Amino acid sequence: MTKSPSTKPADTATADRNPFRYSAQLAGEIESRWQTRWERDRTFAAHNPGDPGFDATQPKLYCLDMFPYPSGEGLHVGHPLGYIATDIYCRFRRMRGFNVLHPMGFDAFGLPAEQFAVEHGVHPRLTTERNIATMVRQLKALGLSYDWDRRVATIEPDYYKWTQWIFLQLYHSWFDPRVGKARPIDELSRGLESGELVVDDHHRATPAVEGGRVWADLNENDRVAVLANHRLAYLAEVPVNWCPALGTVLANEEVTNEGRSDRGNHPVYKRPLKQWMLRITAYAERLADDLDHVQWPEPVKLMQRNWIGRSEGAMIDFPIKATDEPIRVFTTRPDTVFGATYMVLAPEHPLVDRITTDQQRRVVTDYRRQTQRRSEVERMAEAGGGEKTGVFTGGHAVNPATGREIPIWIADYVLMGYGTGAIMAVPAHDLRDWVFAWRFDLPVPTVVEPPAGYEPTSEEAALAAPDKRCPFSGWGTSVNSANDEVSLDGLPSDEAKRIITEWLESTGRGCREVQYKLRDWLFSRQRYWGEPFPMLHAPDGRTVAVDESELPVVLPEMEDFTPEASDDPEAPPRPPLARAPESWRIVQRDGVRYERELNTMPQWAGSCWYYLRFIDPRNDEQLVGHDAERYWMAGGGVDFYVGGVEHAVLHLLYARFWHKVLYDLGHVSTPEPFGRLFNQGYIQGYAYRDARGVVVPAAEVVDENGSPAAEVQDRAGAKFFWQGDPVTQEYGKIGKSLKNVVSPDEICEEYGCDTLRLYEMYMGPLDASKPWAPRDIIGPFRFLQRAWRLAVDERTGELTMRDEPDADVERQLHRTIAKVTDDIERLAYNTAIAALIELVNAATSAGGLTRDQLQRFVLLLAPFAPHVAEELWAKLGHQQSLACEPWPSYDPALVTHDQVELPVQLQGKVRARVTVDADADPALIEAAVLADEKVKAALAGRSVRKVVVVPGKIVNIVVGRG
RNA sequence: GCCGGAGUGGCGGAAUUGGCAGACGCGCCGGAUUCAAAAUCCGGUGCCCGCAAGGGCGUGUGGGUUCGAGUCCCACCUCCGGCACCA
Repeated sequence: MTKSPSTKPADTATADRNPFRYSAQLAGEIESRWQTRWERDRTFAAHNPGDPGFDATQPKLYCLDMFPYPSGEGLHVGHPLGYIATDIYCRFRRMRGFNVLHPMGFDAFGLPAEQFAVEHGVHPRLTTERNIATMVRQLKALGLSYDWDRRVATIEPDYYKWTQWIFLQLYHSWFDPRVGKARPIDELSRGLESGELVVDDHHRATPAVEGGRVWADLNENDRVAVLANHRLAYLAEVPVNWCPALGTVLANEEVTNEGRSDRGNHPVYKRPLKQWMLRITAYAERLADDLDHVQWPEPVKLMQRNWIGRSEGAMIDFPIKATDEPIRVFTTRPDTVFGATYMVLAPEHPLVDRITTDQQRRVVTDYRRQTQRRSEVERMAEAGGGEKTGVFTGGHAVNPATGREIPIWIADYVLMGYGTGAIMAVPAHDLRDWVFAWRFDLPVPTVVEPPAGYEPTSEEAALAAPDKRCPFSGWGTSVNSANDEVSLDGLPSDEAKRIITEWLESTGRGCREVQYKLRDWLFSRQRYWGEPFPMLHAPDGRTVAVDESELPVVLPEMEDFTPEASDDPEAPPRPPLARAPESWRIVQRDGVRYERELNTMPQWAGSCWYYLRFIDPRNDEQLVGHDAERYWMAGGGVDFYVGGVEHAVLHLLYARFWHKVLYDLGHVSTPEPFGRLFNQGYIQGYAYRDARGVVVPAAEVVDENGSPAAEVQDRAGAKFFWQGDPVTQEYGKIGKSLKNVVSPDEICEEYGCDTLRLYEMYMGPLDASKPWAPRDIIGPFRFLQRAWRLAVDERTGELTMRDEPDADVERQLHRTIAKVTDDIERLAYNTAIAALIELVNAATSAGGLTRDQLQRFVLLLAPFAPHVAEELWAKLGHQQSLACEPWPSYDPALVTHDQVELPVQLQGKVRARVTVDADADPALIEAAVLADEKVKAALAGRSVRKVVVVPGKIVNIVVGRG
């Protein structure tokens, strides 16, 4: 790592010779001394119920950071932003008498270590463990008050044993719609055996109805298929995102909008593959509904709701001539069914073959082939009002409302993955159908009249037809919508929707339906560096689970873990574990030769439940002990969870899903894992790209004069170069991907970590993104110097204290205690620190503090700059750490002033000030104001029409004209 | 396109409930100290006019509500984030 050039003040701060002065050197000594003591004394160890030292009378706080991936770059200054924030909160709560659980660990499986291993031939375990060691050292150097005894890493067999165990629970469970909960799969078999449940044509269990098949009639294969169809973890041949360059499949969440891999930006293709899936869709409703009960940022809740994508509407069956089977469609606007003049199937829809007439067969086949070839990128590029393509199948269906025959088309604007992969097209009231209908000359009857005075939206107006007609996709009043049995004419859309749905249901033509955008979670990866699945495959194709007693299934040692990359989108994946030793791969059992599952779990697996393991990290009997879990998760889960907003829909959704399954099965006591969530902002910085658009290391970029880019102050018009070539500047989140990482190590070395802690918290509001401005770090450093000098005589190193308190300083101390206490609770650390600075400045001017005042100040400072606070606390004669010292209190009477100066406004402009008693009543204030010389002068004889007095705030005089 | 979030001095930001806009810090200017420099300390610092007293303007833009608007309402502009043919 290249060290950035030191700024001038830091050089001299380091070189300070006075041993009693708060220099970087002294800060370093103090910090390592206290870090060593905290570790030796286990100052921050949390005690579980039943442990010696556990105090049941204290309230608890479970405060959690999103654990980091141990990257080769180590920590950058963006990581500690959240960590310092939670640390301050935890230290504060300990002083307020809370039993605090504050753990840290590592999310250590994942692609970067594997890719590094492939490139450099080092086992990912070695690089990962080395990276963990570096990050632990860096975290400890920041003085974060973690209970390090509880450290976990997802790659440890003791840990992933339980990740595998949870997978087995998913495999052995199904979602019982009758109770809306996960239940053991045995209950399903029992329900089927007893006849309470029967099996339908799609191998699905339903409550006993006519025509269902009973369990006794099924052969072994069918029974296995029925159970597989309900398990929360199941194998399925599904169209997946296959990335040949990475040699693996990716989750939807890992594919960019451009249809490329999130990591590495390689092309991704859709292809069918047999993969492990998790039935997260079963929980769509609960995942959406339970967001109402968590204290999370609204934007994150909204992102999850959008991701889950609930829509209410109806399923409608359109009979077709060619087969007995109707085409089923989902629509959110059943009230527009009278306007459905054609149907569209996704090109991949299974009914296409049976509907297509001989005459149309060639064009249909051509179109389907063409669609298949076109990448997601191309399909996306045409999205949103762009050109629509499609062909007529030659087949017809009957509109169940009008009874008229309508043509069936195929088009790639209908997606197989949502709804039923088929739509009824209502061109007058759907923008996509409108574009398609005009292109292919299909009828466009109006069945909804917009409200009076309706102006088309810009989007609707942009699609105006040659005759100036516009589509209307809003809610209005139904027209031309009646048959012999039902009429919607004159009804508002919402009512029409209800009436038509009732009619559809009563006539067996359709039913009410809720659809979700959320898809089941693709859970297999063709990688080495992940958790092996505890699953075995028999030669006859059957899949069996490894017994719980045989966990963990340990990842085998291998030399070559290269994924088989290829340029051929059709090449079948061969995961690295296919090359594992046969002793691992093959399991003999009861004379059957099983092969282990060769895929591994995705990186999200380990992070789905780590917050539970922290509660009881060394338990080898259970995932987490029941009493400890009940104690720490009480009150709705983790009390305070802090991390970046980038996990809004991935980690946070997956973890909620697993938690709900564990809750249903009785392993945890709360329906949600994280009661309160907070997203810290990003630290941003400049980054640079070369002519090809490739990011270059920011630390090596220079300006025209050859000075490092980081030191350039005036950036308007500045030109930058990397290795002699011009580069362009941009501004973004600091991190590995923009190669503009700044390490906290250098800041700690130049100023001490107490300064870094203060600086990062002082930069601005915790949830805002803000620029890394190394120039500003000197400010908090100077503050600590002044604070130190306030307490310590720099000539002798002895404490300096006055005997009698200054009355004004005492009042300000009370106000500061009040403000800092309140600000910490609100996470407004920047203003809390500003108040501490003001206090130090005022106390310095007033000639110092008494011993008692100094003690209270040190306690206030402790959560923010714990090392220097501990040092001063020890100098004040205390033997014990201040970590659990009671937080100082304040006297409300001393927080307010006896007299207040009120600004006096004339027509909204401040013209004078009057000083009155704080509790003076408005009439008295008004008299005092009107008697004031300056007010009289400013009035200049004009008449006073009204005087607004806001006691304690302001006086505003409204004058008459002239 | 849709859905969120945000725009305040040279810079980071403060103003918690409609009540003195710019707390606090950086930077800059001046002074003390010093052989000199750094560090440190003291004072000043929104912009414009003025020697000053004082005056005018000022929270992205334009309107509105109010005794009073950074804060509330309407319209728009810019930037950041999420989603994107989801029927």
